[in-house]
Amino acid sequence: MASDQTRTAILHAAERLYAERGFGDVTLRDIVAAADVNLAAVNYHFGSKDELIAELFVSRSIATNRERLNELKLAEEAGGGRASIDSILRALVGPTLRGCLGPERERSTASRFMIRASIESVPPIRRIKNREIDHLRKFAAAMRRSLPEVSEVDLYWGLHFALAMAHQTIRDSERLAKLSDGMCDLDDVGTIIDRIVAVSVKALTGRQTQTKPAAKLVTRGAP
Amino acid sequence: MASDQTRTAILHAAERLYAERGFGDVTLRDIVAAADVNLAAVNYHFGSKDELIAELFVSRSIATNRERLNELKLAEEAGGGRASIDSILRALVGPTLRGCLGPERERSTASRFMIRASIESVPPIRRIKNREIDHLRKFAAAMRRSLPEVSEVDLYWGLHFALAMAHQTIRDSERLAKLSDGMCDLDDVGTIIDRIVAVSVKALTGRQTQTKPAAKLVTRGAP
DNA sequence: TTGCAATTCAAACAGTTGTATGAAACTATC
DNA sequence: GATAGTTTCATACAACTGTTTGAATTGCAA
Repeated sequence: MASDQTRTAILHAAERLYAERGFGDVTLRDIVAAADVNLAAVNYHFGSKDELIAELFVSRSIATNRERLNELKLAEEAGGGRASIDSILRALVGPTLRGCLGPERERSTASRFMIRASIESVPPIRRIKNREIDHLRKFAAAMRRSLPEVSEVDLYWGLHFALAMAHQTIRDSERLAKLSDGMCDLDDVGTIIDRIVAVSVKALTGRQTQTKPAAKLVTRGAP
Repeated sequence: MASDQTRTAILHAAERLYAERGFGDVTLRDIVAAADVNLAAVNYHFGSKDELIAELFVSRSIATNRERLNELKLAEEAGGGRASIDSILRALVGPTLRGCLGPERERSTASRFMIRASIESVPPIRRIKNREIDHLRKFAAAMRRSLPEVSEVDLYWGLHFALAMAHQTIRDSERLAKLSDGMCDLDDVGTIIDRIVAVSVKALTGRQTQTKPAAKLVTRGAP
């Protein structure tokens, strides 16, 4: 195993280049040049280009999923096993949005990479996303406990719509900014999350949420 | 001009192959083989591969946009210059959804192509989509007329969310079907449109204040 | 040191890609 | 039927792709 200097150098360089230029325009030769390692190192350490991309995406998305589940757990504990629909949806879309949006210049390479992964759809990433269903089922289950009076079909549609709004906001933030002539503030992630959660709750319950959780547990950029 | 047999044969074959296998896996050689024309014909008739893709996408999306604007016009005429928000949103998302969803086996090549174009994001198509903003502005304007009491920011977010739900439903219908174990009927386009419109209307006309308490159905910006 | 495995390296490999070329075949006009 | 313009064709091009190879180098244990 020695030092995985080479390995991590490749990972870092690849993440940065993919974030900057997208998957279509970056070749292995670009990556190894940026990482200052030999061309064969990629296949030696990762097996193939696709496995490199997969590793980048997997490691980031399990981090997000962990955050999601952690928030969900906290919400369910706080509600005595039955979290509020508000907090469930917040746990669902919050981590992703906080991880990808926010002031342009503050965005990490990782977040820019994840935005790319949302926009361009490349086979290895698509394969991983398809396995995300089991993860979503946990949220569907929590929602069912939270809103037993809502039909399952409506629940799934609500979940789907919440993800849709979050996802599209990440993917197409630029268009919204242009369309609104800058009026829609895409740097204010907290408010965006509030909006998406509010709309989703309305969609699910037919009425507005009374409770807006006072203080947030997690914020981007630790204290 | 002779007969544009060759031209249209290329267009048809390309649309079909892209619809079936996606943009990443189809080469010019695949296309000309399917169209039974010479390799050089693509560059002769279209200039380049990207221009071929662009032409396919443009012709389909101006058709959709025309439908949208037509529905919008009808709605505004019916409302005496001020269409209901319901009908505006329906004009926005209806044509796209009807064009892309519905029973699998009934889907035309064109609709499958447009689904691909939603999922995979390839440069020539992205460029065209970026020019779609002017088209959306017409809907934003209609919405403003329809809901003068709603702030512009909220209007843009509502428009954005409506598109988000429509778009994601097209893109990820398979995941929703799997997640809901088939309970969400993605063949019933009419109901899907109803759902999306209903949620969007609720998002737009419900109370908009998340931070301020107790304002009745009131304007959130200056009157 | 010796031996052995892990790692790095330059170079080549084996395809594939979109595009360009120049001659041939066609079409319509005079 | 000759001519000019359009369209087709086989072929070559030039570049780029991810991957493999086998030899060098390194690091570490005995």
